[in-house]
Amino acid sequence: MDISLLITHLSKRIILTENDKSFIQSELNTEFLKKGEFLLEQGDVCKKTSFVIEGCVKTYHTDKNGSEHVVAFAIEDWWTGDLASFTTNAPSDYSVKCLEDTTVVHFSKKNYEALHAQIPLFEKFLTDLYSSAYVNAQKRLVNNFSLTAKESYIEFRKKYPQFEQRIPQYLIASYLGITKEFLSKIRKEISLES
Amino acid sequence: MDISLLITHLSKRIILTENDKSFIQSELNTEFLKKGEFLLEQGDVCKKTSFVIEGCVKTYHTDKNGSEHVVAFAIEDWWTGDLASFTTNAPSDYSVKCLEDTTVVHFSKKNYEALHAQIPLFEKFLTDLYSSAYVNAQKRLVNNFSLTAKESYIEFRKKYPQFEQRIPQYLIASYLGITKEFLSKIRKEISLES
DNA sequence: CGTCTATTTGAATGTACTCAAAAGCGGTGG
DNA sequence: CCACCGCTTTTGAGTACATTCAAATAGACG
Repeated sequence: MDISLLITHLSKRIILTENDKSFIQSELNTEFLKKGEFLLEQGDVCKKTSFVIEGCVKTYHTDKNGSEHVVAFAIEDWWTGDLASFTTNAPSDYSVKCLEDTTVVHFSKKNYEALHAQIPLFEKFLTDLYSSAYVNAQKRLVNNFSLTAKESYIEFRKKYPQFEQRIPQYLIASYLGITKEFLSKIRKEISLES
Repeated sequence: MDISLLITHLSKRIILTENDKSFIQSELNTEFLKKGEFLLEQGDVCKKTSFVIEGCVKTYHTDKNGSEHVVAFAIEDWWTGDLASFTTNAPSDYSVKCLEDTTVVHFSKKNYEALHAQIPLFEKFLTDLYSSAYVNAQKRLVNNFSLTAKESYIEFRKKYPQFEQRIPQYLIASYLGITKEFLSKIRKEISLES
């Protein structure tokens, strides 16, 4: 399997020697999943974080009323999995499901240790992953408080134009925290304006 | 200044020798701030994270309409500051202001390096800080989507009973993402029930 | 073409907000 | 000791944003 996308991704963040690169290639495993399959199911411990080589997944929480709330999408060149569960070994509050046929590279704890032993800077890479995940979550929180649904949607489109085409509307609505019906009305309103 | 609260806090998370403890004592500085003073102002780079020994602070974001949105409180035995800005050196999206006279212990980048050199496990401590900050932010996000204002308030009271007494209601409302008037109505409703 | 899923539409409703005003409350100074 | 001030909380009326439910329409796929 071609993991050059991953190598490129890592190279942008930490310095890798040729030796490092072939080590990574030999150490990591890829997996192919069909649309609808799960990378993680709510209640299970997240045993690995995954880098998406191709395809698209959603991370979502099912609440006590049975409603699903999408908290993240991931496409090519993105990470997925539940970092919280992965590091603490606590059961995950989220499921990760493929929206398309998807190929990922897995990073188990063992992989991380091996990579860390070979490439000391790898620790910093992980810290940065957390850091940006945290920043993102907090920004979404504040946005949620200060923006109307329409504004949130416009921001979302600006920030993630790639998602618009390949992710069904009702899932975008869920990600934004609004109903699919209301998103439909917002879209109509926007289309009438321009 | 007595930083035993900090030592206890750290000891619960990583193993410290007596030597480590006195190193920490000598390395770190405490600061006393009056009610109303700032630990950080939005737009500035966060140069240090701070551990609260005594007192109470709020972290908040001022949006483009000039409205304030509280994202966190911190009292004794809690951390404060903007981790994102601290690690990336980007201007902070948040201000941190004292709600009471407050004493903190500062951790500058230099302090972290020194502590890391003396106590290798310290790196893990920092990663854990991020991790829990991230987990918290994500949980709040999901709660926001699935709970009504009343439910959010009840959860808040259960989770942070200490805050109820010392933090003004209108700030709790801001933290929950609702107006002070509406929180007042919710409280009335709850008091009528029981 | 029929079926299944996704999107749109409309009416009725609910949750939370805005604005304005009143009431409560702690401190300070006369 | 009371009057006044500033700040916080409460109350009420009117409104806006978003939801629910039900039904119609549109798209995708075999």
